Amino acid sequence: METVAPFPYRDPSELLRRARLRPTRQRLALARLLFAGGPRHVTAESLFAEAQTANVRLSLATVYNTLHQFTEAGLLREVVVDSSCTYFDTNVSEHHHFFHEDQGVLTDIDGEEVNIHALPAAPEGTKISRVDVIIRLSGQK
Amino acid sequence: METVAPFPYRDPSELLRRARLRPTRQRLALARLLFAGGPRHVTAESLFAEAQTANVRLSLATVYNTLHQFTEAGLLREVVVDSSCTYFDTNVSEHHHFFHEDQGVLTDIDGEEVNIHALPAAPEGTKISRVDVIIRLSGQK
DNA sequence: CGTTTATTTATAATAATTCTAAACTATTGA
DNA sequence: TCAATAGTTTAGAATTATTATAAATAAACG
Repeated sequence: METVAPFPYRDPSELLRRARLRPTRQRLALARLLFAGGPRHVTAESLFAEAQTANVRLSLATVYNTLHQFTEAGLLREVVVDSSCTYFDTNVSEHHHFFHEDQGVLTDIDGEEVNIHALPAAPEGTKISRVDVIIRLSGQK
Repeated sequence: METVAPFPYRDPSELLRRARLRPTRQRLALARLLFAGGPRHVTAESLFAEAQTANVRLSLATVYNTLHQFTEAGLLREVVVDSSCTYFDTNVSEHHHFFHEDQGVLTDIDGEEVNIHALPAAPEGTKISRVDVIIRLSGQK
């Protein structure tokens, strides 16, 4: 599968073509919502609500399907911070996160701002697929 | 609430007394399973299964209640690595984790083995409640 | 003891997510 | 251009981890 980066912003149909996904009305609309502004974080529910507000008619199941397909295509990345729901990040470049626990909101930390100095070797027979750093915050944003 | 550290191993009833939790049969049995050996990681389901094997009669709801009470008392810490289920770690001292994605297994990384060199300041009005580093691994353990 | 208060439990409820299978739509190539 | 094919969407049911409820039980305390 060809690598596709969602930023800088490209035409949604070009994005979908590169990801080998048919440019359906629903996927085009979601790609626009996700990638037209700056990088952002969504949950299935938040994106679904946003689509409804924007008068995009689609089902919640399609939002789930699309988020997963986009993730597989490298357009999104999943961020695990909270066992009660799944977050997706449109910023797929290497970086880490602040998680505002009181609000359930994620924000990006610049790649250079976290510097892991010493990293242990992966155990025999395994390889590192990713390193996630989550800085959990309490208090107002 | 008095701070209670589960290691080195203490008598379960002492642990519970310090945590201001009544020493019921169920809590004593779970404390024994959790803290009698070395540090470990469990899920509610895994601990429930283990209790059944050990012929401890209790309900799954009690396992959930107890895990949360122990976490509040500082005997356990929750580790968020997988949106499909919640892990609890009996090691409450500062350290980070390997997550073996293929097996769904957590292992500890020694505190000194990860060195975060530069940490960004907490945004205005917030404070850092915790920094989690998860090294995700693929392949056999 | 007996009373109060905390705990346990079976069961129902919840909530996020996935599944199913029928209806629909984009693609392909004659 | 159009029919056939293959991929997509969807409503609704199913699943799964977890939490809530409220009645029964057990610990604490005088």
